[in-house]
Order: sequence, then C-alpha cells, then structure tokens
Amino acid sequence: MSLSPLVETFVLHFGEMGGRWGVNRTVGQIYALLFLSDRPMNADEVVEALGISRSNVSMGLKELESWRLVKKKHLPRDRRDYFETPADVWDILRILAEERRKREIDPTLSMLRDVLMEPPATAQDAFAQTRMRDMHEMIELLTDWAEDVKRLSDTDIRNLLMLGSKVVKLLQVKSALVGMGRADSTPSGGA
Amino acid sequence: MSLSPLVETFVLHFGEMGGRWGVNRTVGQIYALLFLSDRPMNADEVVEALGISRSNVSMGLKELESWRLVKKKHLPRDRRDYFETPADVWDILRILAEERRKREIDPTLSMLRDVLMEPPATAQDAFAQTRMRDMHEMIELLTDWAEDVKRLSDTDIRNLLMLGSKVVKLLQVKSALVGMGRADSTPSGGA
DNA sequence: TTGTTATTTCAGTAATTCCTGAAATAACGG
DNA sequence: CCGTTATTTCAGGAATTACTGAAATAACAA
Repeated sequence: MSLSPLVETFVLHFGEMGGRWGVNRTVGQIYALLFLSDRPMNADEVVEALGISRSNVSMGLKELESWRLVKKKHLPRDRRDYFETPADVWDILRILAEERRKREIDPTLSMLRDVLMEPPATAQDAFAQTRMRDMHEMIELLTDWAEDVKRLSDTDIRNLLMLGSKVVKLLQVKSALVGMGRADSTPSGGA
Repeated sequence: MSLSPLVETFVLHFGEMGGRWGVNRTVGQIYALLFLSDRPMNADEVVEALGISRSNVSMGLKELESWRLVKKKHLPRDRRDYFETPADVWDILRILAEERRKREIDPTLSMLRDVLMEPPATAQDAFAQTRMRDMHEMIELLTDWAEDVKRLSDTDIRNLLMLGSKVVKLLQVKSALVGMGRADSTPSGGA
C-alpha cells in the first residue's frame, strides 16, 4: 500500500469499519480511497494503491456500484473504466439510507406484516405479536420520516438538524397559539 | 429449534439481519427470542429453543449484555440467571444509537480530527482533507442532533417524526414572522 | 478477421469467524 | 469443608467468507 500517511489512516479506518457495516475490509478501503481522490481512478490504480489483487478490486467495485456508492466514468482517450464517489456527503447519506432501506428495512417490514396477519395460536404468540406490532409501528414511523426528510435540500436538512429537539418546544408554542391540543394529526406528507 | 411458526419466522429473520449489523446469526436469534418472550428466559431455555450449544448461548448473552440489549434478572427461588430485553422499542432504539455511537461514530470522529490537524503534504492531501472535513461536519451535526432528540419522551419523538419535513415550512413561516433571516443560530441544546 | 487491452468469472485456497465439548471457575447449601 | 448446580473460558475443529491467479469474456483497433 503506497499512500500518503493521511490517506492511509483514513483508508485503514474505513477498512475496519466496513466489517461492522456488512461489507468486507477491502470494499471499505476501496470506497475510502475513491472518496478521498480528487479525480476518478481506474482499477489498476486501486490495485497499486491498496496492494490487493486485480480480481478483488473488480469484485469490490462491482459491489460498491450495486450500492450506488461509486459510479463509472470514462475519460476522453482512455478505454479503461474509471470510478468516482458522489462528491456531496449528504448525497452519500441519502444513497446509503435508500439502499439500506431496500435491503434491510423493507424485507423486515414485509416479514412483520406477514406474521401480524397470522391468528395467534397461543397466549405466547399473542404477546409476541404485540411486540412485533410495536416494532412495526416504530420502523414505519422512522422510514416515513426519512422518506420525507430525504427530499429536503442540504441547507434545509442542516437547519432541521441544528434545531434539534427545540422543534418540539416550538410546536408546543404553536399548538398553544392556534389552540389545538396536539401538534399535528396527519402523519407524513410532501416536502 | 422448537418454536411456534410465528416466533420462528421472526427469529430466523433476525438471525439473517444480525449478519448485516455486525453481530453473528446466533446473537441475532437469541435477541429476537428474548424480545418476543413474555417472561425472562434462562440460558438452558434458549439452548432448548434455538438448538445451539450451551457455551454458544453463554457467549451470545454476554455480547448482548455488552450492547445493553439484554439484562440479567433474578427470579425468587431460582439460582439461575434469567435474561430479558427492554420492553419499550424506543428505549431499544436509544440504546442501539448510543452503543453504535460509542463503538463506531466516536472513534471515527476522533480519527478525522487527528488527520485534519496534520498539515497537508501535497495537493492531493489538501483535497482529501476537504472531503474529510465535510464528512466530519456531517457526522457531528447528526450525532449532536441525535443526542438532542434522545432526551425527548416517546410521545414527543413520535410527534416530531410524524411532522417530518413539514417542520421546515413551519420554521420558514416563523422566521418570516419574527423577521430573522435564519431559523436558529445556536446548534444543539437542552430538551 | 486477428491481435491487443480491459474486465469479469470462478475454482481452489487462504483467512477468518463461529461453534462446540471439555475443563475451569464460581456460587451457593449443607 | 464437600457436593451440587450454574456459568464461563478456551483450544480445536467446523463452517463461512474473502482473496487470488488463471482462464474466459468483452470491447475495441487495425
């Protein structure tokens, strides 16, 4: 691995983190490398930078493409494939959220809906279903919210985050002024 | 594995999901089993329910305790350890967020701060640092926000989520009324 | 077509992770 | 103390996952 110490630190760290996020070390490293690069890189450059086999790089890039975390790019007089990551970190977050939703959340929600349809055979099963119902409700709230926030501009998201839980206070004031007991009764909705 | 079909479906699903979340299949299964149980279970009952070795259960429970996702409980005339999960799904979410922050986010932030201190040796390094700075800023915004929201009551969180991005509209109205250009200038703060 | 370069696939192996049974430790009651 | 029961540790083996080199495929130029 022939990288500046700065880049190497970051790349190695993301290699480790990859493991905890369901991708293997080299996939994490490839992603980190491309993220820090100021220009698209081709597969051989990745091989050279990380000291792993050409075939491994090919597989890693393919996986990252399936996550939409890297995109192919072509340079004018060059037949080789070049790769780059989205530049904006908020875009990256959006993409990651969408992909994880598709791969983990949606199948889980669907599985929960299925088992919640079943008539409980025992008291145990009935109890299990109440827990599953709670979980289903929570996940649905979270994903609907995420879907909603996703459409905001970067700056709107930043403002929203910076406000944090102060929003709640604000809502309470609003409810008081308008004279409603609750903050809002219609869940989710357009941007 | 001798479980009702209902529970079995859920347990197997969480076993699979475990892999994507940095814990192994059996740890996911043990957690799922305890989550659905209407009473604390001891290790032998888990062995019986999941058909895995006693030692494996011991290790799995230990890992789940380290995540604070299960707690030991003792029954009156019984020397054995019993285990249960927090009942409230929002608590579970809070705990999960805290633990993942401690294990993944904080070390990443610390590593980013370190490399951002280094004077860049090359133009490449300088560019890499701008990317790292973006990432650092985003992660910090997100974690401060999460820290802030964590302190809210379940119902406040639910209201906040149900509002979704409508909050932004509301803020714009508020800014207009009060005559400020921005929503708020002091990031984070108490509940 | 043929030759050249780029990329992917995949069988075999290396490396890692997971699981088990056996042994050690601990926590009691008598 | 001893005997019993509960739990943990851990070395070794089983299972899984990751990686490589070689061969196949693809994409092009001449």
